[in-house]
Amino acid sequence: MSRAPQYWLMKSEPSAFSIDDLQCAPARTTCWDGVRNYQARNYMRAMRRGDQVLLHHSHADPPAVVGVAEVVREAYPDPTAFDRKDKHFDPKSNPAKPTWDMVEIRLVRKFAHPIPLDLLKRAPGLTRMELLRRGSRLSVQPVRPDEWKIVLKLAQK
DNA sequence: GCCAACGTTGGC
DNA sequence: GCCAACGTTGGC
Repeated sequence: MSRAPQYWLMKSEPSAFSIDDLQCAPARTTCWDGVRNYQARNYMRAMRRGDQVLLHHSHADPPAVVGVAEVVREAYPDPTAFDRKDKHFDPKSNPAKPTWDMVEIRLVRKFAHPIPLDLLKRAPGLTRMELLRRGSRLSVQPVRPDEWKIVLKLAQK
């Protein structure tokens, strides 16, 4: 018996990787490499197949939640940590005992209308949302079920 | 482009 | 173990 799906949010800068890139990817699937923050990594390790993920565009105009993806592969070592040429190369990470993991996600749907950050800020019930916390920079974060429901409802308008 | 908030690093 | 310096994130 598998547990109920959990909810998450992942950020990307669309100039680096956008929801359109995901839509064009083979099987609309991508590995989420390059995360180099311990808390974000730990959240990825807690993800299970079937968990649902909000996709957020940061450094965008406007910053917005743009769609939904689904976890299709659970955490495994991120090879870019060992690639000297990679922007996220980590010389301290040991391939025999990898520090950094990634997951694979598949696009579920792209919202017809992205939900801009300022709309989220004004929505009742989202004040505790990690994304909206002042100074929050976590690129992978949990979303509460009630928050998930509210956000998806906003996407329908 | 600015800058506040945050995480990490390293000297002590 | 403290904390200043530094690099990064991300809204504005």
